[in-house]
Amino acid sequence: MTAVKPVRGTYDILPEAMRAHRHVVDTARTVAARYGYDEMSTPVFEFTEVFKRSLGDTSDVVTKEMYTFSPKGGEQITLRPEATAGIARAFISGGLANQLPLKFFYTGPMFRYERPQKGRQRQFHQIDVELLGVAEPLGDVEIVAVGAQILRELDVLERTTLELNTLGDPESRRAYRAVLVNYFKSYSNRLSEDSLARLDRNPLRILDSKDEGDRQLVAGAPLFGDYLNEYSRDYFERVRAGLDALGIAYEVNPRLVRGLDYYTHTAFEFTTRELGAQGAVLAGGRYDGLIETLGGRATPGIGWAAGVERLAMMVSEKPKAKRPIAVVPAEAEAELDALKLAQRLRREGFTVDLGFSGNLSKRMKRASKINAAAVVILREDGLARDVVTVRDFETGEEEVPLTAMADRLARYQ
RNA sequence: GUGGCUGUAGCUCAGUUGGUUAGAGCACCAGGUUGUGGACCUGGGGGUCGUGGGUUCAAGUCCCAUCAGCCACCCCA
Repeated sequence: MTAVKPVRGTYDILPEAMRAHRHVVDTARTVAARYGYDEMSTPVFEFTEVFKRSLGDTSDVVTKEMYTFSPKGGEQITLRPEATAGIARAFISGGLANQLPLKFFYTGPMFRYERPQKGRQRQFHQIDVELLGVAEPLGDVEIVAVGAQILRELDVLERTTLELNTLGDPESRRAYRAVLVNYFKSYSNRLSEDSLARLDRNPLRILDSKDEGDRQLVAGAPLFGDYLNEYSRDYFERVRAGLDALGIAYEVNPRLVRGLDYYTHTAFEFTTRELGAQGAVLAGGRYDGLIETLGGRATPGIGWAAGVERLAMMVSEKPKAKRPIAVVPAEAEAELDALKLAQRLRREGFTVDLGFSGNLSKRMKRASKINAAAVVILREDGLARDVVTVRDFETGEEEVPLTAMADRLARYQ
């Protein structure tokens, strides 16, 4: 029996869920296109090295969440845990550096070996937007604006909060990191076990700890703002000015940090309280060092990723399937004529349901059950007489000439 | 990976202090009546009670293990 169920953390997307899923992705793709972002795609797996180098050897994703394997005992391959690394790799291997700036929209499945929860699967789907080759704050502003607009059109924006922070440039970050590590080391006996581990890997994360003892220490910790150099400080101001100009509301959250190594300057996150602990719905930031880390020519970049499942859960208006027009032969002798009529309507662009069996009563029941907008009933002599009966389930029925049928049905399209 | 809660038909749930062939509603199928659907009537299929052990004369009901989901931590989309 164990073989006949999905692998832990995976699930089947049946038609109803798939409509919600597609609604999210289609909306995102459409909005992104209005900003000039074109869809692209990369393989679902890459050499493990691509993720190790871009995400960082010590990141949680790399150390414990990757699906890594060696097909036929050969090279090490990893199912992508996120999209940016692959896009950056494609940018380098495709020699795209002379086409900057580049704007990409992306969507597809991602894989992380985590303990499943609602809104957190081992195979899940993301939408991504990336802007490469722009080092100006206006790039950051546009990226955030695309995300906000997608959330707005999905009608979930007002149920999220945009949190914003700066991680500074590498120089500022190094300086702050050193000070921070020093500070926490002097209190290492009071630090929680989790944070003790973070001290080596990603000390900035301690700022976001939920442990009560940690929070007390964090309250007295040095502030990143005091260690930002002038360039970084000014950069952040200009990003904020751009968001203000667009009327995009945000809260500066000095404790907002990113788990992946490649981020610099702007970091942001649209969060919600509707999804429990999985509150991050759309998050990203600037990654100016990534391309270089992967072996390409230094190229600035910024982007975000959003969880399709999480967004789909937040969308309250579940998209409905299109109501078909049912074609029903009134008697067995009309079956082939019904077949031809259905074919004709489909060629004209109508969504048509044609049953495979049953008498008139049974077919009508079915038409009603599948929520048909109308039924076209065809008698044996219908085609010969050039008439069909169109029955609207709400208003009744009427007999119309064959030539007028399409016009009559147009209202249901 | 840690801690906790849960697990009975497709779905939502009942199942008394362990005791004869495990139930309901909805859904599904068939028939009837509407005689071209929706309502209604009748009947039917479907569960090795997550799985595997154990205790017992007897377990859905007790014990252990395991799997899965959910919640929190962790992490993140």
